[in-house]
This record gives sequence, structure tokens and C-alpha cells, in this order.
Amino acid sequence: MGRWAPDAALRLERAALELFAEQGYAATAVPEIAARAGLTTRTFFRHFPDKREVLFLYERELPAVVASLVAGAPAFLSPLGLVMHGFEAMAAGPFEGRRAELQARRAIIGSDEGLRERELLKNVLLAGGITEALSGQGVGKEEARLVARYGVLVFEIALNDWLDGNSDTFSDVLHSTAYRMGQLVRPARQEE
Amino acid sequence: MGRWAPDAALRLERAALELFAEQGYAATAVPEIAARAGLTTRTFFRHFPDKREVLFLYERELPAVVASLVAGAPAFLSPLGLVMHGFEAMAAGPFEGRRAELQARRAIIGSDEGLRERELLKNVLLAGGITEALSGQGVGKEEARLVARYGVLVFEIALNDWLDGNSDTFSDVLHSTAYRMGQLVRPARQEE
DNA sequence: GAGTTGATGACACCGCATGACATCAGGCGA
DNA sequence: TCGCCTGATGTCATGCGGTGTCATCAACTC
Repeated sequence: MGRWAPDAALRLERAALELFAEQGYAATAVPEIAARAGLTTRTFFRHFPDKREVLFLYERELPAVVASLVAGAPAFLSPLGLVMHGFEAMAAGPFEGRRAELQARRAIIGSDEGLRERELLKNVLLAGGITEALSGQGVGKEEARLVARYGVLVFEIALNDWLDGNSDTFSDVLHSTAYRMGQLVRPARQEE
Repeated sequence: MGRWAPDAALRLERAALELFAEQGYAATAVPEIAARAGLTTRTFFRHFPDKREVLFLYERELPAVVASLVAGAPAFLSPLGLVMHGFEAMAAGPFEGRRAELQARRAIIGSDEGLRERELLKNVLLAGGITEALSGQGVGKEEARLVARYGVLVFEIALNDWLDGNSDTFSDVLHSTAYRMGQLVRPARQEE
């Protein structure tokens, strides 16, 4: 390859993030983004199915990555343990260094209801990937479904809390969120 | 009142459901819906902020209803108990008789990704209403947030499972989902 | 060097959504 | 009774989002 710059999607993403930060998401038209990236509107929609999607390029591979982490987790862990193991690896790895970048993204997403919707859908898709990975680890389908959705909920809440603050480690927030959530779901007892 | 039929939104909803069932969501244009309801396109958008929203008219009051049920729940219950109490009342009340209707709606929603997104947003809004109700019951803010999101997740999964089947009661499905979920989050142990 | 491939450009087109102004029946006070 | 006000609706214009279709053209292949 060589005729076209190979990073069209990346250029579009950068241009979009800049423009959204400068003038807001709603006030930015797709032709503007494309122009700043040196491309046309039609090409934008070849790389992204719609305008919102350009904000989620960075997590396109997330389901597959988390799924592979779950697939590589110690087999002796409980289903939920497998999921949290995968998230721990994400928290300590790809996410830890990107707090500022993720905060900027979240500010944009928070400014538009349509973007929040899309983010929720992404979470469900993430849960879908995890469900498959759990099945591959021998977890039953129904169980996998429930655990994946629960795990993603914990991850989502922890991510937001982490981005709200400035000091804690994502791993720490994830841990404490998981613990607190567990306490609330099944308060400590002697029974069973 | 008398000059205009007072149920414009309802007529639009009915027309939309009919057309979506006949020819699909994407293949139905807003002017069609408006025409069948004896109104104009512009009026459609006065009653619904966008095309998708017409499918969620029925649950417009849901957050407030559940919130009031939570607010009226026995005070000795745990936070999660309060939420599940509210959902139980919904399951045994407004939802129980509407399985067919809800199945039809869900079939439409399932056919379009944008509609699924909107449904997810509705769930988050529902969680928001529950969070406030829990706060009013003396539950701490953070705790309320977590419990509300968890409860709504259980409700969402239970609702889908109930609509998948044909025999069980929604209350039963809700109960069993809550129980199974709890087991997965904190497997039975003697500790703590 | 001729054909093929694949990303892009150019153009037309439709549906969604909104702002602005007009319309008109009923309510209400003078 | 008259006339003003209110509020839901109609009408028109406009802009943006998204897609189908065909043309273009550099690189690769044989």
C-alpha cells in the first residue's frame, strides 16, 4: 500500500476529537471532520457507520482483547473471577496511562445523549464478547450471560468513578467497586 | 378541551406500532405515521423528540412509578430489597397482563440497533429514578447508585427471559433471576 | 503493458429533525 | 357580545445525517 495514507480512520478520529473539543459535538458537521482529515464526507462514512462511531474507534478491539484475557485467565477461578481477572489486566495495562485522554473523551460523550446511548450499546457488545469467552472456558451459557453483564456493569461504574477522581489507580477503583457491589448484592451473613 | 382529539400521542403510537409491524421500523417514514394518525410530520415531533421515542411512550412514567413503589416499600428491607420490592409490584401489576403486547414491542426493538440503544438509555434513566427514591429512603448516595444499577440489570434480564418464554409468571422469573444472579456474584460460603 | 484491485471522489437523493410563522377553536374578561 | 389570549396544530424552509451509484486512479499482478 502507499497510494493512500493508511491511517484514514485515525486521521478522521483525531480531526473529530479536535473539532468536538473546540466547538462541541452537535455543532460539528461531518464534512468539517472529513475536510480537516483531508478526505470527503463519503469517505468518513466508509470508515464509520455513523457520526457517533468515530468516538469509539479506540475501543473497537476491546471485546476481543478482554475476551482473550478471560480465555487466558487461571482455570481455577470462578466465572466472575475470570471476568474480573480480564478487567484487572485491562485496568493495569491499556487504560492506566490514558486517564487524561479518556477524561476528554468522556466529557464529549457526556455532552450528548446520543453518544451516551452508543456507549451503553458498546458495553453490551463487550458483555457479548465476554460471554463467549466464558463459554469457551466451560461456563454454562446462562451463567456466562449473567456474569458477563454483571462484570461489565462493575467495570462501567468503576471506570466512571476512576475518571471522576485524579489520584486513585484504576485497579484500585475496580477492586473497591467490585467489593462494594458484592456487599450490596449479598450482605455478609453466616447462612448457606 | 375539545378542538383537537386529546390523545394525539396515543394515536401516533398506535399508528406507529401498526406500521412498524406491517412493514418494519426502518421502512416506515415519520410522515406515514403522522398521516395514519391524521396529523402532520411536524406534530409528530412535537409529541416525540425523535422517531424512536414513539416506541417508549408506554414506559414514560415507569421511573416515577417504580420510584414511588420503592418509596412505599417496608422500611426494614435492605436497599436491594427495596428495589426488588418495587420491581415485584411492577411484575405482578402492570406487566403481568401485557406479555403479548410487550413481545410485539420487543420484536420491533430487536430489529433495529438504534432502538436497542434507546432501550438501554431508558434503563439507565430508570436506574436514576430508583436512585433518588432510595436516597429518599435514607440510603447513601453511592450505595443507592450501585444498587439501582444492579437492580435494573436484574429486571432487564428477567424481563427478556420472561418474554422469551410463554408459561412462567414474570414474578417467578424475576425471583429466580435475582437469586441466580446473587449466587454468581457471591457464591455460597461460610466466611465473613 | 493490460487487466485487476481497492480506497477514494463526485453526485444525487431521501429521511430525520428543527426553526419560524400562520391558523384557528375555545376560554375568559370587559 | 366582542375581542383578546392561549395553545395545539399546519405550513414552509432549511440543514444535517446517511446511502446508493458510478467514476477515478495508483499499485499490484501476470
